[in-house]
Amino acid sequence: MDEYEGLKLENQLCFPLYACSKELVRRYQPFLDEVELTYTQYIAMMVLWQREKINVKSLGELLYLDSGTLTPLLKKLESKGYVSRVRASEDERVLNVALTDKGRELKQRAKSIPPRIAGCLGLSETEAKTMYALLYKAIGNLRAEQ
Amino acid sequence: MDEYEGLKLENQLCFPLYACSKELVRRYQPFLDEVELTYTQYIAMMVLWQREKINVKSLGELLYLDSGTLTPLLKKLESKGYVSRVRASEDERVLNVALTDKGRELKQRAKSIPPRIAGCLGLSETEAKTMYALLYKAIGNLRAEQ
DNA sequence: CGCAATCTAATTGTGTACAATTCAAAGCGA
DNA sequence: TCGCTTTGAATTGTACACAATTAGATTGCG
Repeated sequence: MDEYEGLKLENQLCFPLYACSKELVRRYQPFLDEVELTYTQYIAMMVLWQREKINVKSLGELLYLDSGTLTPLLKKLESKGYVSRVRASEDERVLNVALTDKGRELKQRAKSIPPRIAGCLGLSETEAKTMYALLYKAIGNLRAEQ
Repeated sequence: MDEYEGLKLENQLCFPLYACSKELVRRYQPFLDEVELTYTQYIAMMVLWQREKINVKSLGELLYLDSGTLTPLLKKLESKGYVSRVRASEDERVLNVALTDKGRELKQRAKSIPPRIAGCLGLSETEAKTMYALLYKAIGNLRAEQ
């Protein structure tokens, strides 16, 4: 147990977290290609499929993404015809993003993705629930202390 | 329980994984700024601190990164003077990356990072171990089925 | 009212990520 | 040995991520 033990890759929790996240996103890609979305575009669409309309700030809070990421991404979704981007008349600083009919249709085609992905992680129901709880606990702590 | 249940953000395991990974990397940044490394550069240096020398292919296998990511990253580490990049004489296709004295010094300054990060996740020893095991199990499964 | 402080997006710049392609070196079979 | 295949990096192109800054709109306070 030397003084550099903490600097070994295998003693880090961050590295497998980072690696697992990337690998899973990579696994999504073939399925997402079918609906011509990237992973980030997909999670943005997921929010809209549930809420129909949201402003950029709220979307960023939900996805933990900032405007530097969302602005170009939403412009791309708009150019594909899946969302509209309209300034709020009550407050011109706010940009509302809303689902279009074409974006709503996409939901139909996307609904087969989650069940097909589910098996890739190879975790039992219990393990998945445990992981889920730990991840949200960690996210809460990471954000709580600023 | 409608047919779109799977498309809700809160029913995904991928999203908290993705979010937690990003948030934790973000938490590293202030500490990594002290040694002027990005997170990806840091994990590459961690490998070198343990192994002194490695070729690009092996490094990519360890970190789950490809040459498109590693080539510019290693050039940057070379320009900072932390590593050398030399073609293997036995096989000119292979590029060996080795730690320089300056890179070795950096290990001293970096060793305080892991303990300072440790608390951010706010998980108990047991929870961290559970998460660690589940993550490596998932990574194994994600890669096993190609 | 007037204007400074605040708020929300957009922009800019740097650094990943990765698929696909390219290119040179090495291995290999007829 | 000559071509063919394979291999390992590098390159190219697209798409995030995020810090820092900018720009415009709104709010609030004196």
